[in-house]
Amino acid sequence: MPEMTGTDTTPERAPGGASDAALAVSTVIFALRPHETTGRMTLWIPLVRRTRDPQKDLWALPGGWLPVDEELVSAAARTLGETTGLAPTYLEQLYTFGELERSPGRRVVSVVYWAMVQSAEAERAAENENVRWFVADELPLLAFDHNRIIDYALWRLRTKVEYAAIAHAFLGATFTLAELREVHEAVLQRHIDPANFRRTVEASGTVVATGEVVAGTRHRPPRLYRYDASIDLADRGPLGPESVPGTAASGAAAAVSAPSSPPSVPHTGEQR
Amino acid sequence: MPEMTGTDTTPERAPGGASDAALAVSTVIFALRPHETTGRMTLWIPLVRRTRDPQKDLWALPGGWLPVDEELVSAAARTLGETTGLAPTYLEQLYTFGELERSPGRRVVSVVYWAMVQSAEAERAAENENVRWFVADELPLLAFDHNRIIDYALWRLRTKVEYAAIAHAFLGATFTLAELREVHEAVLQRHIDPANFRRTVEASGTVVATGEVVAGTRHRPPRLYRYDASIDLADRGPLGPESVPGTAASGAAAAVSAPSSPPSVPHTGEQR
DNA sequence: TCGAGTAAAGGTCAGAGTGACCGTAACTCA
DNA sequence: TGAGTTACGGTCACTCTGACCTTTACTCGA
Repeated sequence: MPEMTGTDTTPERAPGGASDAALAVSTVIFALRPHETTGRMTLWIPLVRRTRDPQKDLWALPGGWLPVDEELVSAAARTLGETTGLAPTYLEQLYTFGELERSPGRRVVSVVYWAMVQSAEAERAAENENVRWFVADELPLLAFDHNRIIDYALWRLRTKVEYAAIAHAFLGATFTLAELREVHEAVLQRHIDPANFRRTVEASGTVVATGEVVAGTRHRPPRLYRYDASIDLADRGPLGPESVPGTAASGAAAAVSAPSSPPSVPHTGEQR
Repeated sequence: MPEMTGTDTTPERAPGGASDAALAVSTVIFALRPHETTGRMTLWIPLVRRTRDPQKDLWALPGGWLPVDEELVSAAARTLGETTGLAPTYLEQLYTFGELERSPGRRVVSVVYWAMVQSAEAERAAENENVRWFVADELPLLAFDHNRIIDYALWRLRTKVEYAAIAHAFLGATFTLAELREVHEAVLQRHIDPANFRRTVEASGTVVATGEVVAGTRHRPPRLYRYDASIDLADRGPLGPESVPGTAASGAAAAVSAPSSPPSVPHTGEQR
């Protein structure tokens, strides 16, 4: 039997009994929608209702047990599709949670991913008895340690938006700088000066003008931009983004992340 | 049986058969030592020789199967101690690797940690038939996907050293700024201006002068500094560092990381 | 004993980057 | 046709950083 180490410090045989930890995959899915009361753009997260014990009836992250023959990232993307009916425009591993007491009863280790889906698509996202969207900053008490997991995912999204070009994952193929700025403002929850935003985005070279403009805006027509995939993207280091096998569903080309190889340059931006 | 999700998209019962993925924990351990030929300070990594198939006789990361009743971070720290005889001064989860084909035969999912041990201690680290230290940038072909894992760990160490105060983990409780700078230079593999380094480090407030100096240096005696744990450290976001249960072995207080809770502020430095 | 050598410690200066802010452009609507 | 609105382009002051210089405080050899 294969093991992942070499010395005698490892047990003679590989695990396989019912006494082993169970492996689950969950995903924190982000979308932008207007807040129900304030009307301002806000981060929303879809959660699923637990239909069985433990923690029955509590809301939880979409996910499931990892099938032996499925890639981790595929399991995350599949879950995402089953929950929202959407394909992710960004998908990245977040962290693996494995505390002994995080689930009553059996030991469960969860590999958690976080994802972004397009706002336009999220509008028509499925919502039913067992699936509901929540404002990310106004969550009820969730099952297991899922509140903490979402806190961490939120922190990661907010810090990453500041140094990596990922905000466009909430938008379509083309967008105005005002739309891109609105994404930043919604995620970071603060006002951003339009002129300064334009300057830094253009200097970063992560977007290119399409030459088209948006008409009928009751003010000067804004230019449309497109994300430049050739630049940037060198952000996760040696583990570069990769598409999810057999999971292309709805819109835009998914920039899903899974390990690849080239040892690349550290993040751009500021990587503090 | 407990599951980590809620809808009917999950299988009825939890996994437990021999057909499930096996869960392993491995650790990339870093220490600083002079390079064997150039004499310059370099990153070294201890590896263990595989004594069984598959990949028998290839060098691999220290690690082992995850015991059901052991925390992930504890398993990493234990492995580290068994391999080097040292206690880590820094330990953080790196990534979870779970590709279908990464290990011939059984499906193996590895939760990988990375660690730093003190250079002084690393000098007297155990080395025998089955444990050997290698220069991090001059590795042979390793077992499984361990070359790629180490590439990623190296990238993480190098980018993180630039924005987080972690370099001191290679040093003792007190150190001169020249020693701290030497760590940065060794990790980043480039010259750093002493005066500018002093300025930025002092401005960051992450170190405090002890008032003592080092005598007998054939030049102006350098001051000794101590790492200021109260400042900074707000770096992993809601998941803060935490000590490893039952693993305090040799020297300095381990700033080992494991999930905790307070949603804190993004990294300092530049978080690009 | 004293000058040479060395690295510590403290400073200056120029260029890059950024937030605050202003002015003009280009559209719609009343 | 003018008022309203946002797009777009630019300036200014402040901060940060790399390059570089000067002085300090020790050891060592002549």
